[in-house]
Amino acid sequence: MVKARQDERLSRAFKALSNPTRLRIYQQIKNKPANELTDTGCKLVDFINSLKVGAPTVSHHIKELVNAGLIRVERKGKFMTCYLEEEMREELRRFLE
Amino acid sequence: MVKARQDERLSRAFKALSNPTRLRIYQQIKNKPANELTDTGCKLVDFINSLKVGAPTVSHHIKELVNAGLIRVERKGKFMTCYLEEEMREELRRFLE
DNA sequence: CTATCAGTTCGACATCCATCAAACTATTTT
DNA sequence: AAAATAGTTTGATGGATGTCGAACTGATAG
Repeated sequence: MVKARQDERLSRAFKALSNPTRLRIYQQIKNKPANELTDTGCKLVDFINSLKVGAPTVSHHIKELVNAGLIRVERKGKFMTCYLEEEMREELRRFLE
Repeated sequence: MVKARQDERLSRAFKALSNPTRLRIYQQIKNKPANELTDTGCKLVDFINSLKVGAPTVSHHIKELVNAGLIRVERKGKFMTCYLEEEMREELRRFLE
């Protein structure tokens, strides 16, 4: 059954967004996309410095968002940079239609 | 801060959708809206009979969906009938844009 | 090469969550 | 009124989750 697998994917994505801290992280990545030239964008270290939780917790949350297929992370020189997975965002949007 | 309260609302809604059984329930309510005339629509008893979890669990899940602002429930004669809260659906959809 | 900075892994702990059985309430049918 | 149906409440239990401190790895800067 294909439907069940999609439900599985969707509920895992929703679960990832169900934690306030993770929702914040996702929101920031969505609103401030990484840009190679201007060196703006979401670096993991910024989350560690701005959020009220420690580095291990941020690391854990980021992994959850990645596992849920909501974001992807790449090393850019010294820093880990976060990118939005547009496909999953689309899938969630479609579900709410 | 108004933003924080919206985050709160959003993450609670996402949490409600993070459980596969609850996602199923929400999905069915969304796809088969209640219709007074034809007596179709989502009755709570149908969930109890079709899902693989017991009545107390269904009752609990329905309450979670209501508390999250995703659906509303009304007694229609013998049965409890579930209705989608369109505003919340819109709010979630907007978040994903 | 050593110290520092960015990030991860591990182990522990407290809290939350999904589920059930049992007992209950409320409505409807007979 | 008694029996049946629809649904809720309560209490218990096993498992998942969020957070931390400590120790670790890997890259960069001095």
